[in-house]
Amino acid sequence: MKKVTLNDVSRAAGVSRSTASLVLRGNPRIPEATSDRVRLAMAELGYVYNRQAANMRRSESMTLGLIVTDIRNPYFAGLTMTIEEAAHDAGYTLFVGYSRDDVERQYLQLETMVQQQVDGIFLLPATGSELAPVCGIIDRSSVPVVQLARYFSEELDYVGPDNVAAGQQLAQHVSSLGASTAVLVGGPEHSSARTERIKGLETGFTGSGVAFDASLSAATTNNAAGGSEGVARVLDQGIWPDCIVAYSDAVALGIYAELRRRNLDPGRDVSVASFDDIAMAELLLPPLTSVSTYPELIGRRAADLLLNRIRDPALQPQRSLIEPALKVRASTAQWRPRT
Amino acid sequence: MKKVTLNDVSRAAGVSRSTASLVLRGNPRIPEATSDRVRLAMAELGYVYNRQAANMRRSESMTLGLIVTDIRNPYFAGLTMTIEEAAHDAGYTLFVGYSRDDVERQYLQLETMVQQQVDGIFLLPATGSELAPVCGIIDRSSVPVVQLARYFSEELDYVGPDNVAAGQQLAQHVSSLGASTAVLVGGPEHSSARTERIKGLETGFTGSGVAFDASLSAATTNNAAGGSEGVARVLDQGIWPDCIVAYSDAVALGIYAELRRRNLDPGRDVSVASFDDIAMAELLLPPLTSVSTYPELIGRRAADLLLNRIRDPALQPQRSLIEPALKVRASTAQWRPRT
DNA sequence: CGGTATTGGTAGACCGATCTAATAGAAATC
DNA sequence: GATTTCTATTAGATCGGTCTACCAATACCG
Repeated sequence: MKKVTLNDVSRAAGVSRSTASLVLRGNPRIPEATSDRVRLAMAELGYVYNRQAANMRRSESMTLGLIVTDIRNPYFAGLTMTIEEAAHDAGYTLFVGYSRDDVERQYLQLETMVQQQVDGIFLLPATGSELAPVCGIIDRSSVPVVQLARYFSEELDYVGPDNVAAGQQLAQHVSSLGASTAVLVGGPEHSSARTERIKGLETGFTGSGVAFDASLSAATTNNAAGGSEGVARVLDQGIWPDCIVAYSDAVALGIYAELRRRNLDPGRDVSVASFDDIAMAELLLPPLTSVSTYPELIGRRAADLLLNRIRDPALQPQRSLIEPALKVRASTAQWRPRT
Repeated sequence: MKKVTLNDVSRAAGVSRSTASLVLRGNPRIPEATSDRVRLAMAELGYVYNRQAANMRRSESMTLGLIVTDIRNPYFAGLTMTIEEAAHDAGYTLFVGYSRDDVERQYLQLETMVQQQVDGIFLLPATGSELAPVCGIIDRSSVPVVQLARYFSEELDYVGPDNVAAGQQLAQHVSSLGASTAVLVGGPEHSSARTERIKGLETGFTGSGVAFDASLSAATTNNAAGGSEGVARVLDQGIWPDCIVAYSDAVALGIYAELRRRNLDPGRDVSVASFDDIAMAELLLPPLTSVSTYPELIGRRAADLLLNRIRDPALQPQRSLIEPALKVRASTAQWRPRT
């Protein structure tokens, strides 16, 4: 039951290991008669190619790493699947780690991936990454890294939605409803994505007649529990906005639930709008107005970027922003100002 | 900018490579004075451990593989995260592949993982795996495999929900509502999970007064689109059941949407019940009755099983079933027989 | 004081591929 | 017939660790 190696194959086929290796890689210098004999021996012995051994000599491992916070958020699930597909299509196998938005975990995952000699890493940084010794391990190994959806370093590539534009689009739509107050609920406090979305909302609301005060917004974890908690915190302060802007659709789900617990009807008593536009948004009741940030495009673009950088590590760090698109649905359409 | 190796470290510390290697692994035979010197050299040179190289001699790679169909289904997302956590906690790094329920893709992913020398594989088999040459690659490399949630081979470990019991629980609940007809919608036609759930429903409905005909059920992909399509197919045949049993919560989402498109009110005009009990089920309107199949338990159990088998490959193949639990919610509670 | 244990360390084979440089023999050229 | 070119193949070094076997020096023992 021992492992079959190239040596065993070559011996069985009556050639040298070098020749067997050449056959393996389809070298045209080997005539068919010989390569057929080798391939037959492989099949008969049940040979399995050992990539790790090959990697020792070649300088690439044909593996990539992906670290995201939590795929129970469908937005990150979609992003993850796109990246896996791109990696697979390019012949890479993908290591995946879920940081759960914990920098300590993220650090350990980065480190083991680097030790496994990955050729590149997709990183959706945990909040607080800028403070942690994340960079240390990255530039000690000089592995190419592309930041996804959030960023903490200007020296690394970044691909994400144009959050500022997304915020502006949402603000414009909300003000066109005739709302007079809006508040942001949810999202990790110090992430670049949240800061940018706030900035977009602020510029979008400026001069629109809608009162929007970012300091009233409630930062939370990026999931339904966060949404419930965040909206509770806002309402319990006695703030009753015309429109609640959720940090993400995952958060909006929790907002819907908490509003209902308080006998408020989202879309009638208060508008709700959000970011991401996951598939679920359309299926909710009422369907949720959301700015699509196209995780498939982000993933695809990130993969292109990383593969390019692997080919040419000297490339300048790039920032690539994906244009968002507002999807208006009933969660804002049905709402009418209270009289 | 060349890579720093143990050789470089040992030279800088004035010891042999063997000694440096012993320090790396915390061998107690090396006195502190020496190991401190070595560790200092590592830090100064920016040494990064190369696991691939180490794996060549040791017989384990400290990597595991996970192949699932699609994590946009929150049930699989939860399962995936649990397994990643277990792998991480045990010191393993995880390769992940999404088969998209395509045996061809699944086969390629299995093969590259095996070539990467994974120590074990978690496999949520794509439908049709029994027909494909999946086993070939698995037993050629004799890598331990645990099947998740579905199975196609009796010779491999399996961990999943007790689908028969789940079906029975659901059937009993539905018949207690006073419904007189029920139909199953969705799910991949030939998967073991679907067959078992049908079996559970059939035995549960037997003698209960509820007419349930498995041959009327509509098999579809396991997602919202499948649910919409499946329920449309059923209703368009002129079948109007009192209760629709969805293959999974993901499917139920599409069923809700399609019913509404037809001006039917789920939970009033027709009961809906389902399997899985994802977090979303509770947040829907109406909240969805569902049988919880505890992905966290399945993942944890599967991880224990795989790690045990890696330690002792001679173990008999195991089947481990997780006890389900019915969560009754408004999607069945409000329903009253039409008069 | 001779002999045995113990401590601290090392040389060199080894894992399974790739890759360079070389070689034997056949074919082509002069 | 001698030289060159080409084709098919191979020996052996190499990647970066681990592991076995062994050695030298000191400590311990009766």
